[in-house]
Amino acid sequence: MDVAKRAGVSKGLVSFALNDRPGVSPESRERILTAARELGWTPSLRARSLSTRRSFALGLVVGRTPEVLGADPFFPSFIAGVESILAPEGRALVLSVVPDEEAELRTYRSLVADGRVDGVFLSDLRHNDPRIPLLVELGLPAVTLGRPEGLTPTDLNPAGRSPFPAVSIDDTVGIAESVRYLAGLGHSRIAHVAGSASMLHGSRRRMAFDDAVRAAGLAECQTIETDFSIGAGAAATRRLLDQDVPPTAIVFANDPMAIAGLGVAHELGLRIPGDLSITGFDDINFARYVYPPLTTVSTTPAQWGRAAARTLLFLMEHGSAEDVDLPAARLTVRGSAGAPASAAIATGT
Amino acid sequence: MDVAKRAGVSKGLVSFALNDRPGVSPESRERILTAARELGWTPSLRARSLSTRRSFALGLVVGRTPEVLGADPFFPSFIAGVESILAPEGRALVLSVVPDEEAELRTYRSLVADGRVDGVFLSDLRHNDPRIPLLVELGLPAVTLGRPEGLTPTDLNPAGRSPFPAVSIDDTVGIAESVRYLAGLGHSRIAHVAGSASMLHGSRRRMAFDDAVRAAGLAECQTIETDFSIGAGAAATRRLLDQDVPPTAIVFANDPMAIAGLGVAHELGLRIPGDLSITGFDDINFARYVYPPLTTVSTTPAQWGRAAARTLLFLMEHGSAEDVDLPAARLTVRGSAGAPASAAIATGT
DNA sequence: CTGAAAGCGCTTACAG
DNA sequence: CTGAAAGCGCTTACAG
Repeated sequence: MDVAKRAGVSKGLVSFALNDRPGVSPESRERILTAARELGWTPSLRARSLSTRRSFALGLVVGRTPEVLGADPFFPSFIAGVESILAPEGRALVLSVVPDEEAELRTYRSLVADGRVDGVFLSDLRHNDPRIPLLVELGLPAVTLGRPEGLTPTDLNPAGRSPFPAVSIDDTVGIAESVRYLAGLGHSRIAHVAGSASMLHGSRRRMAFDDAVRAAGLAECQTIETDFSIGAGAAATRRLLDQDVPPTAIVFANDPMAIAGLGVAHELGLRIPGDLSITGFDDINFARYVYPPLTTVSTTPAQWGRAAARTLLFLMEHGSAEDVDLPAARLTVRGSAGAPASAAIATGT
Repeated sequence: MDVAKRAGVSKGLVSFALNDRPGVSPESRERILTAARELGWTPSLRARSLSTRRSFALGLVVGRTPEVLGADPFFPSFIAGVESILAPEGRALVLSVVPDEEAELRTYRSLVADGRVDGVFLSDLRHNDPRIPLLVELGLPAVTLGRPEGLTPTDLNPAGRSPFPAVSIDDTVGIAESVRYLAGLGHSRIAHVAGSASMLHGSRRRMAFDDAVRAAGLAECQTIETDFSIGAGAAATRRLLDQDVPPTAIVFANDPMAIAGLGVAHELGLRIPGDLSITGFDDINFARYVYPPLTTVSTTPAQWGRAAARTLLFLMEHGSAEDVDLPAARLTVRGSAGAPASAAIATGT
């Protein structure tokens, strides 16, 4: 290590100086940093990794099929947000895409066995999510997107409390706003095309929908469960509209399904929003460019990514981190929802 | 290393056995592998990295803004394909998302300085792409998606030949088919909404369009250049349709822009395909669910990812690799293109 | 075919 | 506040 020689100190000192450890005189530190800069020297990440048992990288394991993944801009935006925080910190992101739960759990194990990452982001939380006990067992720090639910209580954790900090965006407000907005326009037969009930945000949005329907004083409204895929959204829309008394409005649990719903409605010759109102969730890029532009709930995945990255870095540095709650996702009104034609008649306009 | 003791050999022998190096008797090898399995021992990736100066990871640096990235399912699918090859090989994927070229080049440098990756995938090739000389300078193996063009010849490389293997999908065939198909339907005013001319696939698709127009014996056809974003696709469509003699068909250089074009056309009250035919490129998931379903060119990003990963692994193992040409992307006919209303009149039907 | 030893390039007690 | 040394856990010539 020429830096040590040039600065006239020992190797150990250089290491201390670079790691901001106490016990280095300001003058020495200055000399060392200058020498390093002049020599263009940067410590070997591999050697640091071996001696510190850290990888200086964070992991994201995405358990989705390529089809669902490709249709949903959540991850690209989320990742861009994560990167904007990690890059300046010299942390890398290790990404895995796995097709099923078995591969998913195997991936976490090998990521740890190989010391590839120092922590992970947990997205798409499920009920009684098996990843949580696994990560506890593996001793891998994590941050969850949203708060886990339904964890099986154990001896060590009798309350079934999440061992990890959560970074959350309340998505129930947006669903409630959607229903309230539609009810306010005069809709009484509002259906919900929900996401997978096994996923927390799927079932949570569904509950929010049911609550909002009750709060609006509407009769029971239909819900169809899907796997969040575009195709499932199209199929669900067809089923809903193919009834004797179809809904006049549909609240979709994500934008890709809502856009597919728009397509089905057009195909059936329905006018939007006159014959059918549609709302989505996420406000993906496409939302404002379809016709009519999609009324949807705007989420901020890049902001979520930034907050999650900050929280995970904080957790790893300090051993614990507070939950963070981002501003709730709110309804963005565009053209795909409006007063039902029947209401217009009823009010005599 | 208990494995050595258990197998009754030296540490070095264990290493030889695990790395398939000659000089280990079959019996010893067997004993060693058995001992390792029984002990659940797996070599430390960090230690291997330090001594072999390899990271056993591959990198992908995506130079796109979150907006463009989020609207384009190419990368998720491509990455899923890459992962399906890397995971079984014990290789990780390090992903970076950067907003501009400066950050992009900086990222490659730090990836190499930190020894994070052993090789990289080069996507979204540009004319005289600055990443190519940079990677040569850094000595980082790479595979390019498509063949680079316009490389500045240097003393070492007078022919301006790419130093890296290319994995390509011919996208000119699909554009040519689109034009031929539209011309065959009776269209004579076909416009092209092209991607960025600074990107190879942007300008290549445009040239293919021009060639096909000439081959069809059509008069000069309009082209508008965009940055591939949805918003730019919408704006270009508006400009095209807002002319005294608008085109009767538009060939879009990607699906997101085509879908935005569909939205604009609907908004203007045009019937698709009667008043306007539209074709896209990529066959993203949305394509078959919009209305009318999009006639587009089907590419196979996951397959591309698999081929690129295989080629890059081969390159790193053997020092060189052949270019690979995947089957050309072909036109998939759906409902968004048809005979122009004027042609129907002209032929008396 | 085998074993003892150096080396990868850091970090970190430990003694001074 | 400083310096010499061991250790992280592998790989790899090198001598036998």
